[in-house]
Amino acid sequence: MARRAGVSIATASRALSGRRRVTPDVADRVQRAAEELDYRPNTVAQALRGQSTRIVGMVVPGIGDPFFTQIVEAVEHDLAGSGRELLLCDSRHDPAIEARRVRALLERQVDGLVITPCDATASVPAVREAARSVPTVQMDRYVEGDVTDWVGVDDESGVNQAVAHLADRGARRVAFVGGAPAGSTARVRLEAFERAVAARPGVTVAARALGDFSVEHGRRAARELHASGDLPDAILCGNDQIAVGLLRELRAAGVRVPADVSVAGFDDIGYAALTDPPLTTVRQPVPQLATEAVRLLTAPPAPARPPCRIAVSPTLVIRASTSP
Amino acid sequence: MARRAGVSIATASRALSGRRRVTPDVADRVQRAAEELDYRPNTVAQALRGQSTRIVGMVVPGIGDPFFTQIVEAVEHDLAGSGRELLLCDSRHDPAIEARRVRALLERQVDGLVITPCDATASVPAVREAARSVPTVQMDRYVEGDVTDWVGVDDESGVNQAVAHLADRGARRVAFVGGAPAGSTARVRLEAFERAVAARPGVTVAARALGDFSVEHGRRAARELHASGDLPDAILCGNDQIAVGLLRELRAAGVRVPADVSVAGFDDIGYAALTDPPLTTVRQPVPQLATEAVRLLTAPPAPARPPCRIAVSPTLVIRASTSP
DNA sequence: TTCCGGCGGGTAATCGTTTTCCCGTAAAAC
DNA sequence: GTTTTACGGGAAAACGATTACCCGCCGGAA
Repeated sequence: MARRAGVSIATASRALSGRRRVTPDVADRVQRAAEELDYRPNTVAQALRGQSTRIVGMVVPGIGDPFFTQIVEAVEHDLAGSGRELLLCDSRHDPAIEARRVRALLERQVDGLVITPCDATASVPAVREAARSVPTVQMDRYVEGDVTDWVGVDDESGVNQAVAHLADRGARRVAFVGGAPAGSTARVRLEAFERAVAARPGVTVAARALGDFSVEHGRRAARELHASGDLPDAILCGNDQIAVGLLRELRAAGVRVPADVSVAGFDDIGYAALTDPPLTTVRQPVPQLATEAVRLLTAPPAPARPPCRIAVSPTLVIRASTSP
Repeated sequence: MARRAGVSIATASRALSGRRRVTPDVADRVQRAAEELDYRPNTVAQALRGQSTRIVGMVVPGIGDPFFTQIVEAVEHDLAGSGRELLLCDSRHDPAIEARRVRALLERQVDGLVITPCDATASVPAVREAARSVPTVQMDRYVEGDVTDWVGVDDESGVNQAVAHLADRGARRVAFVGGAPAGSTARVRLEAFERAVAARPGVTVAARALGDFSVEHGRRAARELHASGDLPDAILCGNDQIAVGLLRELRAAGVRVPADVSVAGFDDIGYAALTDPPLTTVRQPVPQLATEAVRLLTAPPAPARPPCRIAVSPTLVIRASTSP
């Protein structure tokens, strides 16, 4: 290509990148030659030379989970705006797989890593290793210790809003159906729930059912709750997947929502508005979370800056699954 | 690292890769040195030298669509099994964005490309360009002309099964709510619907509502159908998203499913089993599709082999949204 | 006329691997 | 005892870009 333009390789590079002035004549010739030959710079070579791949790695516990899907979508979109691409990995809720995927991404020299660690303790080594070599931000969940920046939602606030709402609507006995506290969000939401209930005289914890953040867990919990013959006034779910499964099974059992029991979820996945009745839930501002994460990835000027935690406030979306 | 092991760089490389024999002694020393220094081969350099990045690009119209999510998940999983990673892009249903993303992936020297082209005609240039430089397979949708391999479901068969089922259950007047025929699946499913109905004496097309593959389109169609005051016996939807929206709106309008009208979908996204009533739908064998796609990506031995089309058969999953 | 500065262009080093080619040695063949 | 053969190891070229460094030319100033 440079030869075709009749200049040296160096000059061609400069003409295209514009990182040094060239005569208009040369610029023109190079431009034309590039177009004629349909020249495309080899980004691999650029990466090797420039020590920057413009690729960001991302590891989530499950691509299939609608909440993570939303996050992936938002991050991908923000990244595309700055000419970067997303290398996506699924850890399948397994810290061992997660560690392998992180390692693979690091070997690929990603410029940054966004990770939702599946386990608050077992994921520590992987996250730490990542943080040692590239800008890393944890999203949604985080591991123990101040290892990296984190961006997520203020779970305490979200759960509080939900519990307050349920109590306002007259609920006295409230159950919690959430995730097993291996992941940080599961634990934090459970603790926030306990505190929120304890802070309200007259409100008590009717039951706790801890499993994974899945539809299936919601269904199981609903069956158990129903079988116990002693339904609570309201049920707060650890996320919407659980709530969706729970609603489904309650309806199948003939339980009326919200007349017999109110149900609230967490996340506000797209489907929450489509359940029957539509689900009251705590909405995570996903686009904002993604934007913050991408910003943190790009902007760590002070290398030894202490890790920061950005907790944006969620908002309660009141629909028909909680009694008026 | 080689110096630490007391051998040349070449020997170290050979010892680690095992692509040529080395003495056990040397192998040992290199191994140890690598571990002590925590050596990680730089995959960028490997890619530059070996002309293979072990990265596969993927472009889908919308990451958020549950069906594409399933596909992405399955492809990612299959890829991970062979040490490759997935560079994921969202074209946002826009051929212009799609073209840019494809170009970006090609510049990154991806080893292969999986694409669900958003438009059967407008996406042609992008797909063709991709096919010129890397193994490319179209998934689900395809563009006009025999440009690349394709793997997807046998839409004709799926629609036929659905129509046959509806007719068997007594439906005479059947409506179709699908996607606008810019994408190939939308068109093919519509045509298959027309043929299937025409092939059955006594069965007629009650209405056609074409829009996009979204929940919102389903809702709109339901409102229109209901407003017309003349509901068909059954409604076949172009995909499950549409069906989900439609079901929701029908219920809101007090229409009973399947007593007043039967509804069937296409894809069998996870949520189809959770609607009320659970949705009868045509199931796409997503894992199988993904596996085929990855196989095609890897195994094109004859370079000038004519493009192949792999249409796997879907199966009808009968749930409660169609009358018994 | 001479010197100097600036500017535009070229040469070559560099990024970190893999692989080709060559060389020396030791074992095998005669 | 000599010649081949095989094999393990090293030097260096390549992959395709960016960039540090150098050099020649031209204009202006002394």
